[in-house]
Amino acid sequence: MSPTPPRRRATILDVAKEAGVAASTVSRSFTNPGRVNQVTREHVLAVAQRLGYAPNPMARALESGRTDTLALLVPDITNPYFAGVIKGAERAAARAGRTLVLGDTQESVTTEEELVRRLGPAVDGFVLSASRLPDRELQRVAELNNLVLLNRAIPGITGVVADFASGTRQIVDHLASHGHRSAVFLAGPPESWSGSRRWAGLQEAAETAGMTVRRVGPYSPTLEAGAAAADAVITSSTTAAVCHNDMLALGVMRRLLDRGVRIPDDVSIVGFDNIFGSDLCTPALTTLAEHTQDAGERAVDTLIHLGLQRSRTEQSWQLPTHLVVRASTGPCRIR
Amino acid sequence: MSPTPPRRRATILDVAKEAGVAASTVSRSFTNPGRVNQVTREHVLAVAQRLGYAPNPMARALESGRTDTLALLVPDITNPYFAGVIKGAERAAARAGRTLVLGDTQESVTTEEELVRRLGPAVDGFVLSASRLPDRELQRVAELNNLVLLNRAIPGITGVVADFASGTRQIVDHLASHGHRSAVFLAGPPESWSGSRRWAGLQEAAETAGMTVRRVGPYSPTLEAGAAAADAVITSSTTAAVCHNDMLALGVMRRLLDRGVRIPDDVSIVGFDNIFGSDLCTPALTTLAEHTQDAGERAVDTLIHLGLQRSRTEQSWQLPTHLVVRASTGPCRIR
DNA sequence: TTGAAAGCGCTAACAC
DNA sequence: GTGTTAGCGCTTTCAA
Repeated sequence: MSPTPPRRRATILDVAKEAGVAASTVSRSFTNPGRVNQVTREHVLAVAQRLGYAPNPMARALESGRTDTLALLVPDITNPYFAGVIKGAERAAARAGRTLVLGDTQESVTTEEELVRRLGPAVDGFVLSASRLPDRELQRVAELNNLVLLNRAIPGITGVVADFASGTRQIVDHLASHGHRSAVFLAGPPESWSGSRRWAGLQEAAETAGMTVRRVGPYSPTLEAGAAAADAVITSSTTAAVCHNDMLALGVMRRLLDRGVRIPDDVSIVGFDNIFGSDLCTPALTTLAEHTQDAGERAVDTLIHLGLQRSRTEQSWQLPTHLVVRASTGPCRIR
Repeated sequence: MSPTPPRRRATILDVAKEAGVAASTVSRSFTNPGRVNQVTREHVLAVAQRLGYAPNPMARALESGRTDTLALLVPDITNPYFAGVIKGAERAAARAGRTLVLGDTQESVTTEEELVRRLGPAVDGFVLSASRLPDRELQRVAELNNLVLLNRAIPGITGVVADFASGTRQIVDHLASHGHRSAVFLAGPPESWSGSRRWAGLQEAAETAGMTVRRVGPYSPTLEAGAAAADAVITSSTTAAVCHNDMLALGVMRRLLDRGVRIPDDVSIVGFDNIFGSDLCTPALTTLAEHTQDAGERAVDTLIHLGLQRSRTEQSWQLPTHLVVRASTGPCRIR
């Protein structure tokens, strides 16, 4: 058997001819039901149905400039952290009758630029989650597109961010309450806005609590990078490590365990993100949770709103965070 | 501050006027570098760059029918199983200079249909992974689009499937070697092609090995559904449970442990997919791994190939599977 | 209420 | 090597 290539799709003209009306009438039947005779409309729709006709979104967009499609770009779609963001964004998009396309920038600035450039004319706007693009570049993107940033704050650009100030305070309070006097921060990629907020918050909270924090790294936010980071923890002779994210934390824990370090007896571990798997591991990971679904929803809602109004006002949001305390943190026992 | 709405994008005419050439020359500079003077081309490209011009894919597609964009649809983008598929598909798409958009069908037939309908004219083809659509519907989709199926076999439609016959044999052999005489299969959604292949393979392999297998369910392929499934395992008084997928298996293990059942001492657990997290949990999960990255790559490569040839020949692929033996399976101790 | 015609941004003949 | 022209499928004035 040899399948044939896709056959030609029915166009508006096919329907018009078949229905014995003009193309514009077919068009109106779909987009402007009020402005066409009820009977005509039903006939047209029936013919369209029979011919399997659906308006070509590309052609429609060419004229109207609108595609009813939104793009959500994430640095690494395989990182479970983004699962919540995606789910939330999808829900909001569906509710508003928009199609959501997802793009994976693969932690690469060039891939992100490329995707924005290629998708730009084909979508009504972007949600850029944890964008790696420099501020300047984002400004340019915002000039050409509707744009909402997730966990990134740039003056003049709408954003939805997690409250890391409060979150890091929760972490520090938690550790301090267990008697820890110092901690290391295992840093992630330097371009990460979240990472810089986390480190800033940690420093400030630590000062308030009378704890000392030191930063090492940067490390890639992956399981694999955990080994190197874990070894740094061991040499640091600290009693607590706060990791850039859960992926790194999971990798750190595995390595520490392999090397005979007990968690949390010898060292407490904290992560960020509360990803799938963070409560599956042993010991279960203490981690700062964001409301990722809410964030995704809020971002898409805001984006749609942006597209609807002509003069845009910047309206940014901060979402709460909360510390999920599990078994990877405990009382300080000076080593 | 109030950001202005996106300003008008530069068109090919803007570039043409600014560069003092015709639109077609600009077009050729981008798509047909050989057929334009080197100097002219460089000048045009420079002007385009300065104006921030990029060809509008919608307009281009309207003419040529090609968008250089491919769509990959998965039932649940948050299921870590699909991470590998996505990565592989992305790699292949990038290599071929195509843009890949991802769609999440949310395990819903209507969402899947809707996405196919809306994205259809905007992409050069689809990879449908673990599609929930009935055969008939897929036939229709294949008439209108280039289409490659992942883990679904339909005569006349190109597909890439995992070798579940071999995989289930490996599972059964593994269990039998540990002295297990019977097992339950905790089934997933009835529409799941993979699920039906797994069950069929299990039955056949069990017969050969002289084991008995029983099927219970269906269960939703989620962590949450694990509780109900686990309880079924307990009443079944069997020594081994093979779960529809790892998500379900993880949920089952958690519940079993909660109820004081020891794994693998009292009951051995096997999953499918080898997802992220399956080696993080305690005990680590024995599971059948597919080569998901290869599958994603192969699917996209095949899809691109489909688009290039006029008369399509069906060329389907079967990819190997291998059992990853971890701590959740062990010797049978009759309860 | 409907039709005719222009045009969205681009590419592909076809000329020159 | 480069310009001119005619659409791709659709929406949207403008007339009728």
